Amino acid sequence: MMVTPPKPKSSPYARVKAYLKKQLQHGRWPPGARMPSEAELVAKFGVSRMTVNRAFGELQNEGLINRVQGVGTFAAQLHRVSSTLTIRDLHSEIVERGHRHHAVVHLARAERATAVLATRLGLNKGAPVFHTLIVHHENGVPLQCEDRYVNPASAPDYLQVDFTQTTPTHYLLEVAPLWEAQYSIEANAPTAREAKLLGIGRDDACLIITRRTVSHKVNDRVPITVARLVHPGTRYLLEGQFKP
Amino acid sequence: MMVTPPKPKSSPYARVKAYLKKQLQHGRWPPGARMPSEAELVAKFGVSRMTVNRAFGELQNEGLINRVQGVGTFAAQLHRVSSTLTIRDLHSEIVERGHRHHAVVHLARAERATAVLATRLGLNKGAPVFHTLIVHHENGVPLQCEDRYVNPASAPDYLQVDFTQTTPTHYLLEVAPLWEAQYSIEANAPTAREAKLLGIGRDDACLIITRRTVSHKVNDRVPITVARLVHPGTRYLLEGQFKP
DNA sequence: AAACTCTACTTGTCTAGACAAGCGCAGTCA
DNA sequence: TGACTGCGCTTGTCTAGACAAGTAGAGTTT
Repeated sequence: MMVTPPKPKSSPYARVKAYLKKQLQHGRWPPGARMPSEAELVAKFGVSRMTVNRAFGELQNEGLINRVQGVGTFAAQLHRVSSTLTIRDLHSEIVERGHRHHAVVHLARAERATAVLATRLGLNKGAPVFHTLIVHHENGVPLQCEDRYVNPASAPDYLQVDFTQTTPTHYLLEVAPLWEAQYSIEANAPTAREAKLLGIGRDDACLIITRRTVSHKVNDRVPITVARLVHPGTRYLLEGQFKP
Repeated sequence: MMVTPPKPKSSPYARVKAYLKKQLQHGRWPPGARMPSEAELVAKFGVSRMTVNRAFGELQNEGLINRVQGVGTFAAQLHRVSSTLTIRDLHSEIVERGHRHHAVVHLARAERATAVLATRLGLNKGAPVFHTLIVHHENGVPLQCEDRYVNPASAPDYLQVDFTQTTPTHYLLEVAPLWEAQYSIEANAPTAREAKLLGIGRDDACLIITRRTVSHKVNDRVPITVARLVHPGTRYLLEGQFKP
């Protein structure tokens, strides 16, 4: 009986792509240098042009090369360190670490929007907004203070939800299809209230993520929510990796 | 005389892709729902299957859909907020804001690697490493304290560089082709020395990025550098956006 | 010298057809 | 009942050829 070959015999376009990637890694074409044309690789690998084109296309998507119609293909500069930063639902993050998550709801009510908030949520000043203030714990230790305002138009039943069972992030993703998000990350001291809720000092550094998400309705963007997520600096870390 | 049409009459694959994206935005196929098969779209748009396949392929790359061979195409969940976080050369960042950048070199010498550092740089304990400590200013205000260790094998002439003229980031990208990077972002208090260099208090929150970059040589990965970048929390902000 | 044209080469895209691979289901057989 | 088989649908990939569009350079004309 035969053992199934470990390498599933990669497809031609994958072979061409792997070849190019390897040569790039080894510096055969330094940044800016001209790379072989599609025709040359067609001859070299004995495949059709479409196949080579696909390999090049994917490398371009990955930012490894630049292509100019009528001129040629060039090795990219790689002069940036970028990576996909994923902000996930805290509940699943904690559970995946094999830890216990529980949430304490300190506030859940309707309020009237201030001028600044109204702008951010696409509402008029004084319009009703939902406001929740929830502290999330990992194994009993406060990990995140979530101060959130929600556009009632996007989630009318928001205040009826039991947030000790479902996180706002999770609920909102269910009821309002997410289409766009902006965030900013900063380090700062917590407010007096946040310090108290998180059980830390007024001077302890916090990693603060401000996030705003937007949905799409028929011909318009509808802001869903604005959230301020405060994490004790000593208990939270954002990690990432960049690999071309 | 005719004005060139503002819309360059998008290509067929782009039209199919735009159609699918728009329908997804408007919630025609809620997350998890089955989308039309390639054959159906071929009939609907009167294009070849390769064309539809390309449109689907790009949408899959963008994470908007999931495809399963033998089964079909499904709208993705969009249950994550992710974005490309780009860490750039501080000098160009400041100059692009129209501001003045200058650097003060507080330290630039060879040292012997400690055990921890040696591991991170792929060296033996006690091997020589280059160490620089530079404070970057924007319009005269300290913005970043850059504490950096460099693998001499990757940049032998590192200590000869005039870092008041070139940033280490920029120089290293020139001499060592970057291939991979890891980073972590945290909020924390500065060390006593950092607080002094940045002109802030010992208790002021700082955004700290720890970065490690790796290059590729013939058949091996070669660590280039490990850097600790400390920013006063009140003067620095990481921003990003997610859009499918 | 400057402006123009022509040509060779490059990438961008599309087509029609083909085969492979994976899955679900209906039907069949033990 | 339970295991197997084959059919039909789906996506994954490749091919050979075609035309379009953009660029650089050589050669020509003014």
